[in-house]
Amino acid sequence: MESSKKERFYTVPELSRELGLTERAIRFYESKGLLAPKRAGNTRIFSYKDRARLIIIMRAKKLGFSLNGIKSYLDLYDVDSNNRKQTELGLNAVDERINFLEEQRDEIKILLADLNEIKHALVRTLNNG
Amino acid sequence: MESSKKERFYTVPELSRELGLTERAIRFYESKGLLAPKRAGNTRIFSYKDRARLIIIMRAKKLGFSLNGIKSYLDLYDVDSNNRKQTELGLNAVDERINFLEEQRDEIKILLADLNEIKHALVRTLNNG
DNA sequence: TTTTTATATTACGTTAACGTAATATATATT
DNA sequence: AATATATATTACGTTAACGTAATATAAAAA
Repeated sequence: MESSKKERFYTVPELSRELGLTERAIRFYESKGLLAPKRAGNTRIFSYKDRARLIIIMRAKKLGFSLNGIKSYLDLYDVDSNNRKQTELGLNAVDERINFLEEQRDEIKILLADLNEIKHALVRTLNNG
Repeated sequence: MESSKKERFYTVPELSRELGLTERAIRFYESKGLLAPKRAGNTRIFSYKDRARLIIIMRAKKLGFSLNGIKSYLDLYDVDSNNRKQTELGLNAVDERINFLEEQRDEIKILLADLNEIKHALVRTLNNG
């Protein structure tokens, strides 16, 4: 069932420039099993889906996930072909991940509140100086 | 102007047990300049404020900040005695930090939306199996 | 065909954030 | 005084996530 939309392909240096990470990093992610691009001879060929995975990796990294954590997170995206048992496992993993993110969200709220207090204090200091 | 409220003090192993981090970690944070407890002979004596700093460290670590980042973040809390110039610098730092956290908050929203989609897909799969 | 240029493959180095003994020192207990 | 217990101080080890050459290989250009 090959989709009929024309697929674009990407090479390592291309993605490096476009997404702002080093070639080394991209190949490293592959070596850790987070990506599995096809090859044309030696050269790695990234599909649009591969590129999407890379972007997810970057986003998750920004949130402080480890590469191992991201790897299992990415596996949640490949559920189409899974059987029931794996589906149940995936559901648990998803719930855990959701809980973690919600906790983070709440922590951020607290820190932001702190910072806004500090900010107002500083502004008052400036106005009184 | 010593506050009249009775101050409690804490030792490294106490905080270790209470907060759930290792003694090594606490001493390590001190060695990196994130904490500066008093001493009674050799023994470190943590004030309530020191303890509060530790909690902030833990919270920020959970959000993926580096110890160096947390250090400068903690310095924002010690603004009372600063002069104007430092106040202005502090204000910039606070704003940067706020922006970063707001970005993170938005990324979390995206990931949470993703995950909820995945979750619903999984639930549907389970119901149809 | 020789030379570039692009991509890839070892492989050793680096930084952060501790872990893990092993050893020292000081206070408390017997 | 001798032993036990609590805290601290080196100091070497470890894992993650790449950085940084140095070298190889293949396709493209001269």
